[in-house]
Amino acid sequence: MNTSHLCLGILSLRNASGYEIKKAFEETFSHFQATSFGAIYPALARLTEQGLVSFHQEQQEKRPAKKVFSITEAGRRHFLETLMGTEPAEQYRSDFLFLMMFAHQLPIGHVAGLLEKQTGNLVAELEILDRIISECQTLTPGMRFTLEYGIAANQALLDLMRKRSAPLLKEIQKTEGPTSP
Amino acid sequence: MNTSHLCLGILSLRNASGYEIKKAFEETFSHFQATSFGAIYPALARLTEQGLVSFHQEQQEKRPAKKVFSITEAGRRHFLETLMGTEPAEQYRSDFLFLMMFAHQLPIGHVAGLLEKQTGNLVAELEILDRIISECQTLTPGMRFTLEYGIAANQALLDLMRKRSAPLLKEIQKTEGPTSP
DNA sequence: ACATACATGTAAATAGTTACATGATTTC
DNA sequence: GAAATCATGTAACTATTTACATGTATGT
Repeated sequence: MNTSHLCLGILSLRNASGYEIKKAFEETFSHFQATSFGAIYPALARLTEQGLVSFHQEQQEKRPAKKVFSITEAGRRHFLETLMGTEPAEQYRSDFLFLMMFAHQLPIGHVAGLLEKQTGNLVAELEILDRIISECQTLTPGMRFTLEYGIAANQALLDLMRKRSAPLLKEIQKTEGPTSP
Repeated sequence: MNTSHLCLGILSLRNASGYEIKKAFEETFSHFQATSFGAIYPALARLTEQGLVSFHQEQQEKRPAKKVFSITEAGRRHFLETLMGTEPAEQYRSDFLFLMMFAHQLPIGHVAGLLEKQTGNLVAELEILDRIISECQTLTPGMRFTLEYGIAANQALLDLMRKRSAPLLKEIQKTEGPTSP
């Protein structure tokens, strides 16, 4: 899945400008996909060249003109083929866990700070997901599922953080032994 | 966190060749970080230039010679500064959830297949993590924590998949309405 | 006065993946 | 006889991030 596919995905649901596509990824897609303006605008230009999307200019009062993109029939076919050929994979990269691997090399107070910050991040993420799922009535089944999925993971991790943070700090102190202050 | 930092991290724990660093990322680090030979070898060359690591050749019988790298004092200082300046962030990208967003555009049988495959992926990942945590007695507290973290997330997601897969398929069928076969 | 939202776009820099090249040894 | 493990490295390609450039309008 690259930025072109992400754009086609949004456009298969509704017409949108590049700016609105970016917003969609900050709002409803942010917990499992991300992209940036620097990737979206060139992608839309390429898709237009390839005839997979088209656009019309929309003048606005007191706002810059918009390019509103629509997916073409060819684009819809291409997107469906992409979906059919895509494996259900996931990738997870965590600087937090990398830091924890080296916790014994860090000042214990710093590790405590990291654990608190990570707990806060999980709380914040959960609040966002809970808000979306309760505020939006018109969610498609698929959309609701992605939110439940995010909530399940974040809730389990938050529970773990609350249960294991203090014991981890104690274990690290023991490992460091009597040389620690 | 880039490949150079990942290499320094391994070398802060023990001496290793490029090949052994790659293996470490396939084994104990695979659930939260990844990298490739094409990134590791150039990174080790740069780190050597910068004086953050050094190496000696080790001849082996019936095997190609190894370059065994060690972290220098400067490297250790640099790595500690990097750790201290790194925020506890996480990033998650999921093609699986992206596919679920468009489940209503796909044949229902295909969606069922995707749900099964994803469930299988979670089971496989859990088995790997369980095996490591039970087989290795000499785990550092930090390492054990990263494994518990991975297990917690994967177990929660597996539970959700088992509870919600069938209802999701039913909801999608309803959404598609009487036009579906 | 400053930040944020709206709106499009480019360019440089960074980084990483994938495939290739080479070659011995061991396992199936 | 094929595939996997050990072992290092390069090069082409792909992609993305970040910062910049430009400008209006609204909110604080």
